[in-house]
Amino acid sequence: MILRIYRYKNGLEAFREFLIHNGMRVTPEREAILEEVFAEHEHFDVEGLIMRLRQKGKRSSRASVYRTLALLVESSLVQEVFYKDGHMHYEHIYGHEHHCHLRCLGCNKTIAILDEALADVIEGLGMEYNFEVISGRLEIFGFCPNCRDKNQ
Amino acid sequence: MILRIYRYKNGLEAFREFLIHNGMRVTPEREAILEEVFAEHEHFDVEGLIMRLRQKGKRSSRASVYRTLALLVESSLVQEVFYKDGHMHYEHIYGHEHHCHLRCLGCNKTIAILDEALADVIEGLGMEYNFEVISGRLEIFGFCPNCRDKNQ
DNA sequence: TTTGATATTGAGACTAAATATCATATAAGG
DNA sequence: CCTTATATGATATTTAGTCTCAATATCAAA
Ligand SMILES: [Mn+2]
Ligand SMILES: [Mn+2]
Ligand SMILES: [Zn+2]
Ligand SMILES: [Zn+2]
Repeated sequence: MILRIYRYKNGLEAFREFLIHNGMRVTPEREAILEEVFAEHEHFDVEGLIMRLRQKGKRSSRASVYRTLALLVESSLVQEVFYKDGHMHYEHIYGHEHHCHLRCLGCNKTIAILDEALADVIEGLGMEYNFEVISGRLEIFGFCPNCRDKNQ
Repeated sequence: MILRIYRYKNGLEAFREFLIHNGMRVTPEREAILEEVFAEHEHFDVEGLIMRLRQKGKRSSRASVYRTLALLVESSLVQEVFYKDGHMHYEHIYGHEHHCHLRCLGCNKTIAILDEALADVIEGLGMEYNFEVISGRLEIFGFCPNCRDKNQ
């Protein structure tokens, strides 16, 4: 079962509601992980998340990080962004606009872009197919100005 | 190094050019894998690809399938679509329009959609950021009409 | 506040996707 | 043809992610 998130003011409240609504318990481990996930505003992976939790002395085992991250994805507070270097990368999305990633196939640089037109397309497709849209992600692959020149 | 694919008539020719241009060899294994990848017009994963190659008596080891698939992704004939059930899923994209996937968070059903407006957004962002666009993918997550009703 | 049913945690075992290794085979240019 | 650098395939290895289960903590109901 999944929470409609747009009623809540912040991620912690939304997550609490999601847990309770689904008969799960609010634990310090889950709250610590959530907090750390929302403290990081860039893409992150599980190893990095675990490191940051350790550094800050927050408790939670590797297993709990994986388990909680799955809940955060299920509740649409977090989304998988891309799979790279043998593991998944994530970002928190609660309260953020749909946005787009431009990735260079040459140098692997990634730019995040907010685009009005993209939001419209997503909304339009949601309407057309009668979907209740929770999140969307667009990835564009190509060559950045630099790599484009090198490649002549 | 990456090939500009739009000059070529078909995937096989484009792949040959990519290989030769990068000092690699055209082998029956690589051609068999390419052929099978382009014979499948739905999303596929590595296990399925290996099975279909075996069934058709085409040679190529598991290792070669992984290695060749990496080359096909590098040459932008194929793209990673999503990571699910513990492994990556792919689709061939050479000669196809940019398209969109609508995925239901309730029942996991995925619909592929061609959308004019999406192509425009991708092209527009390419122009704006001076990117040479090779491919793009949009994934929209939400609830399909069915699951939307069930969720009240 | 205490209790008890039940969900959660954590350490480590386990699984399987993906990669690395390396001896053998083969493409392709001379 | 040869030659040689590249590719293949069998299999060992790595490691992201999951599973297990005893110990612990939550939380609702006494
Ligand atoms: Mn943020
Ligand atoms: Mn096709
Ligand atoms: Zn670049
Ligand atoms: Zn559905």
